[in-house]
Amino acid sequence: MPELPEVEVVRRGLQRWVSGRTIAEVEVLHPRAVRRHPAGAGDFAARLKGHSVGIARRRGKYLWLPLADTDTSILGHLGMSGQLLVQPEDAADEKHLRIRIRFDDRLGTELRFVDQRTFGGLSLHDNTPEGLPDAIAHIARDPLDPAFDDAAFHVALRLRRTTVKRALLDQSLISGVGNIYADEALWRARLHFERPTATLTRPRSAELLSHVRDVMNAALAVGGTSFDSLYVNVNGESGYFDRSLDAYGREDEPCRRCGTPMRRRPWMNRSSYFCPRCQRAPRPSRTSS
DNA sequence: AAGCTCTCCTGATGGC
DNA sequence: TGCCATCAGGAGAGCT
Repeated sequence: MPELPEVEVVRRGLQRWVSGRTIAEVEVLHPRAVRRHPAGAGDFAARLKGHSVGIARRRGKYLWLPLADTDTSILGHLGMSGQLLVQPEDAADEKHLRIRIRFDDRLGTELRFVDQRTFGGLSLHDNTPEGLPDAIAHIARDPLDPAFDDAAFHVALRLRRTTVKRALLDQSLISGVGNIYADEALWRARLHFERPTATLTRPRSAELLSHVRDVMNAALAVGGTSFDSLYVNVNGESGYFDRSLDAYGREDEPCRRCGTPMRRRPWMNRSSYFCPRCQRAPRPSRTSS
């Protein structure tokens, strides 16, 4: 379940182990892993070959590698279970290996996209004038982006007719937040997930935003320590669940603030975890006259 | 037309 | 033991 901090760790690993290398060969082992590349696996492989990889970049949960001498980038999303691994060329294939990228150097390693559930994938896209793959032009800046506009975020929240957790997960409003960090930030902010965004005051939304940043930075501080090894990232096995979570997955366990048993509610085909005492449900809103 | 629901996928887990 | 249902959930298609 990679969210922004996990993807950032992967980005750093790609920058460390892949950027600057020239692609020699691409092997697509599962077509679904390149489904966002409309021209198909053959085209994807052919267009990568012979180009060197530029600076690894990220926005929210997306990351991309510009291809030198082109105005295109390899765009990646890890989905639910995706991993980008730098492995020795002679290492056995992973069970869910989907894409293999070999390089023309003698470093002896290759880049592998491994993904059990195939919600993630790689694709090649033209860059916008801003240097962003055009396929993610609709993705908002993330809260760790220095250019993220806090004031505009508050205004957007006030204009929306939705609830606060939906807004946090809306990647066109704020990117990089997934189900886990949404619950964590809401718990820290003492906000119920169904709180209407239009009722948030400016101080309240500023507080929420700072909790989102705090929880992401805390995760990054932990996850960021493992990138300086050969593998880029092993999500789920690199301490992801060792991270201390205050809300997510803690049903029936005592709230770390007040001791009240935490609750879980089915929500949008997933779950919301919250403290029924610290995070009071909003009053049912009257439908306006 | 903004907001919401559905769907894609595989493996672990639990009930009977 | 085996089989089926449930759950995990990011994001875009498609609906209202």
